[in-house]
Amino acid sequence: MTDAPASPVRVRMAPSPTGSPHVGLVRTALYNWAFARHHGGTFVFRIEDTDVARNTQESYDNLLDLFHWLGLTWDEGPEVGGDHGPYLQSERFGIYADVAARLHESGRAYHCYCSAEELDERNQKARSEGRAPGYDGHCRALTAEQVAAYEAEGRRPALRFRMPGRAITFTDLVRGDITFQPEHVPDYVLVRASGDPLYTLVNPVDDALMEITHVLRGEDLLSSTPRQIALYDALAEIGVGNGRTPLFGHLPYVMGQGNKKLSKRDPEANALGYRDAGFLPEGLLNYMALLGWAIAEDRDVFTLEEMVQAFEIGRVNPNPARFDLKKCEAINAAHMRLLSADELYQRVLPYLRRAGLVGDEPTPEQQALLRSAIPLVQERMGKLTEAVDMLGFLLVDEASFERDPADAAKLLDENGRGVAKAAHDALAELGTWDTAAIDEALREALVEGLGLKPRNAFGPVRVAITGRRVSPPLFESLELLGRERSLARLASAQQS
RNA sequence: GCCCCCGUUGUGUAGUGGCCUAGCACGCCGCCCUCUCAAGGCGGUAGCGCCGGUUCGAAUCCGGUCGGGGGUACCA
Repeated sequence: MTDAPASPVRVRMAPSPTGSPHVGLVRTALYNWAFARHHGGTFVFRIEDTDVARNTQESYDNLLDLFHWLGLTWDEGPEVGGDHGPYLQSERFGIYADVAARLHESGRAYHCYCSAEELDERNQKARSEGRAPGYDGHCRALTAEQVAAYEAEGRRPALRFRMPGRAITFTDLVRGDITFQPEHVPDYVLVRASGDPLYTLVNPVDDALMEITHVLRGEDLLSSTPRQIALYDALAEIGVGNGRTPLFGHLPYVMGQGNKKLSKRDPEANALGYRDAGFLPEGLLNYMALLGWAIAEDRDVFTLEEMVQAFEIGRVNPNPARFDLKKCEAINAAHMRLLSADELYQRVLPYLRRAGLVGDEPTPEQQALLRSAIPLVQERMGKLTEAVDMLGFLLVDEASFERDPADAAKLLDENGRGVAKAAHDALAELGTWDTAAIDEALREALVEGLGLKPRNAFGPVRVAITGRRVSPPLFESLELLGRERSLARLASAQQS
């Protein structure tokens, strides 16, 4: 299938502000965004907040936070406005009521007085008799008398859409032609008896009014597509929207371990959790892109710009993909290494602040230390949060310097303390305090002097100085820490 | 039950009838490098769900089957 839409592309993401944003949303948003950018189209952000009971302000704020962090910018929607607003469904109830009334008037939808119990009973019966379940058309052609009788009983009608009695075929952008027979897509409710419009009405109406040309969404919505296509026809008839039905593409699920959908309760499902865990937005996005799409057969690290350039919806793989945290971290680590030292410095700061290692504005000394230290740790970090453990020893004041208890117990035993003393004594006399001189002095004192293997010689010194068994290169660390603090730590290590 | 979707190593994918004794990446294992950990280099592990058919030739086309998922709501 070709991938060059004739008309200007307009796509959207339309999350509900309930709970915390799911990583699946990130992938869906990314594909929509990349598709729009690839075709020079418009990316619309709409908030589906019709479920008043479940919406929260916090969820809404999280949604905006998430997309700001990811850098997936939208052309129309909250904060930026646009010609097709409002972009919050909660501000569009008047529109839905109007459309519902016109659908009713036109006969494309009808009042249904069936109660939940009656529906349920008839459904069970149909099923047990081997007939297709679903609404049986009971209220399709009520007489005025029947309506009056129901009204007299005090029943309030729901508004139900009248499906056309014909097969519906559409070409899914990722799955090809799909056909549904009419007996499998029964009439369905658009507006509750209470007057609340449902997703089934609201979502297509907004897509029509916002002139969405391509709907890229999760595969869970695949089987509701025929009824939406039928609704689109009806909307066109009554003059809602521009009369053009969008093209649909159903994206594969993002699964968790095993073969289960990543549930909302699963910590790995929380999109904002990746920011807190120290992932780079470009790293997360790169990984998410890989869940169903490949830029080339022998490459999987790329920039957003490269993705925009290469993205084709027709090349999306329909298989559900398992989310693999290890691979996600590996891709993120690759992006960490791609950053300039200055960029990495900027990215790491918020995490150091959060850990209390620097204040709002690092001191000039801290800045200098970090600028020098970051190149040493860049290729050792997979996530920004790792800077806290890697660089903390340089930033804390001596009074609050602490060693990892397990590492200290293991490497600063009696032997280790002896090594620390030897290192202290050798370094105390050192003339020039730089990496090369430190390297030479320590090798001479510990490797040659004490006859230790390098790894046994430097291990205790490393824990004494950095507090941990894993750290930036030792000699450079000593140079950065400075003579005074280094000697103090080697001295204190002997007492530990 | 019925409808729809999906099925390549542990994971993500490449593959659209011969370039496939199936490529790449992550993972895992081993080796090299090495002051730790990484990074880097080298090597290894493991896959076309199954059965038929079409064809000189099938991961690729067709049929069936099995397995997984979704839907079957006055949820989205």
